[in-house]
Amino acid sequence: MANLPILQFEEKIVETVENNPVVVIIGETGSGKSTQLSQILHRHGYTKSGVIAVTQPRRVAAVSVARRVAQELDVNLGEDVGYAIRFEDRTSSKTRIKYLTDGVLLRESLSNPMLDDYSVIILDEAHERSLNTDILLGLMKRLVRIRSSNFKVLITSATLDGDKVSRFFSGCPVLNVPGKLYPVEILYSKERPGSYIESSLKVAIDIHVREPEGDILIFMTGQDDIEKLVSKLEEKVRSLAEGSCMDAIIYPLHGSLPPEMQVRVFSPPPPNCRRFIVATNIAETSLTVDGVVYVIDSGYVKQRQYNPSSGMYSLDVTQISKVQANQRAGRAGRTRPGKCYRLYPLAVYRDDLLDATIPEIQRTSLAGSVLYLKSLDLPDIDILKFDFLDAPSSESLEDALKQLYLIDAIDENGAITNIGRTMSELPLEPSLSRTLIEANESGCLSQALTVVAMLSAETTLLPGRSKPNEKKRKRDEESNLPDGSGFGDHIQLLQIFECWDSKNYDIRWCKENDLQVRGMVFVRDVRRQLCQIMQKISKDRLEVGARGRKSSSREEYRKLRKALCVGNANQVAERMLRHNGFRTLTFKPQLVQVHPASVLSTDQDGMLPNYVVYHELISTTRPFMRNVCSVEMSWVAPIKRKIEKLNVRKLSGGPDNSFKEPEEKKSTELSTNTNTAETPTVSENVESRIEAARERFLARKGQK
DNA sequence: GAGCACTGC
Repeated sequence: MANLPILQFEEKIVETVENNPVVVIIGETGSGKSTQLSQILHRHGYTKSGVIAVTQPRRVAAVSVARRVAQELDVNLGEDVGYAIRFEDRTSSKTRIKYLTDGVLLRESLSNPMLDDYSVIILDEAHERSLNTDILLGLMKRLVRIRSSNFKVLITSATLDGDKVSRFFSGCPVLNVPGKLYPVEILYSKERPGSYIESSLKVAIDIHVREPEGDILIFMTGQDDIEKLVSKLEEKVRSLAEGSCMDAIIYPLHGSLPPEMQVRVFSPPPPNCRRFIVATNIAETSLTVDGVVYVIDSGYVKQRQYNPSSGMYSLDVTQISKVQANQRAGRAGRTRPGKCYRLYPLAVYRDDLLDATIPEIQRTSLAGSVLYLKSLDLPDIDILKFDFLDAPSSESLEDALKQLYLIDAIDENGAITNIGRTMSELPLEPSLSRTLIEANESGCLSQALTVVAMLSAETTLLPGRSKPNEKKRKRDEESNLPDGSGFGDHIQLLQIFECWDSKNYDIRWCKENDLQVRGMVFVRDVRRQLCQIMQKISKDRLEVGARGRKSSSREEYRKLRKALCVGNANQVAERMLRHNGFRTLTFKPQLVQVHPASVLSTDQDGMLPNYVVYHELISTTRPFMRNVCSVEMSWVAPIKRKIEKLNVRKLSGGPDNSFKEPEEKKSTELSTNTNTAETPTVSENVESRIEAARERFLARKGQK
């Protein structure tokens, strides 16, 4: 600890913080910023007037850093130093330094918008630009303006982005704190490989044969490529003459791997053995593997992207940014000098890669965030002109308003409704919180709580993809799991949880049925949390227990499906005449299909129901609706009427300050804020940047 | 007949 680079800057940091409300700290890996900044300010009296909060984008980081700081200060965790993450608050009235996820701080800010318990707020890892961090950045900008001058904000950022953050905070100072990384030699390919699997294979084997000991970390885009490369590596390593080089052991590493497989990379390798770790992005920030000396960087990443005009997500392989490339390279220099092999030329790095990754706020549906901001009731802030470091497109904001209107969270003028206020209390996507409120009214809250909790954990429930034939066998014959009684996936999720409940939450039952234990336990935790919040919101005592009940009846399924229809009024589709394709009703009508993994069944004529609601639209090989529930025409009719009436301009605050028609705005110049004119331009720039990068990528793909 | 990168309240 004593030789952490940041400590040499202690005086400088304190002096700068003393004289400025906001300071940007550029701290490279190993600088000790996460553990030391809070302690430095603590030593200089900043905890006398309040608590120092340090936000982290990830739960594990919040916990482990807090634990470390408690150790260094020799105090009990949860007393002077504590942490708060979802489901777990380890702080007390004694706590002076508090680590928390950015999501938790946003929740706190709902009940205490001034955040006046805190004398200092440190947004750590802000360069990762998580959705929550971006919203916090905007809120902080406002807070430093309206809170007294002894409130301090520190933001840690990456080298390439520091000036931008500083400009955002009216030119606040930027401090550079060097890291403690060893030098990493960067080696570029002469050209882009035709296949980066083959190219990675060749480079990895070359390293293994020629270079001194040290583990190799290879960045790939997804599970498929990882599995292919792992088996090729195994084959190649076996074929090397025995004794010609050291032993090798090869690990895949990605998110859908069960936890016990993930932690294998943390146990030390056998002696005289080189490890190959073939990983997704998970090894870029979330997991740090010790012993890595060589990094192979394909230059690509798989990214989820939202299209606000179609309401559809897609998962695309895209080029990484310079920040990401540098982060990947840094993974080679943690224990001693290393090497990073970039499978692309220097010119590509220099000219093609964006400086920073497109922030999440420009890649995701904003319904939840817009509702959150509306519920804060900031008197001085118009949501559509909210000051973001990178503004989302006006199209994306309009999409959010449209969705919120259809589920009654805002009225036709864009003002938040009582329903919307209640919704914002719930830590859920808007369509799910709307479903809960409706279910509470119609007497199926217990069932809705279960479905909503299952949906929030859905991706972690099923284990990694099994072999195709094995899967088929399981699905068709062997699976003892309920089938949704024909109504679709939501009902199936309900039935699965009710089954587990009737087995007294026996973990063996999960294993027998191929359900991830961790996922199911998470569902239980979410459900419990949601119950508590609903109890608090509702004046009456609620019937919410899942235990000790018989499984739900058909009448209850019907009530639940109706509640789901109200909650998913922004996600309804109508079946086409004479075939089983559907047309979406909320967005530009598009032809979509029920995802093949759905359990929704057809009638005796082989036809699917006329109307469905879906949880998500995802475009893979084709556009699909994932998690589908059959609904009735009479429930959809009022939604259709509402869609027809919809006036987006009115939703965005009336024609006077609509950003869609700048001419109209000029005539009402008093209400025109300089921001309005700029916002669409800024986002268009970003969009055209994405578009250009995409075209370049596609062109290259076509070439090979 | 398809497949899911990674987080978080």
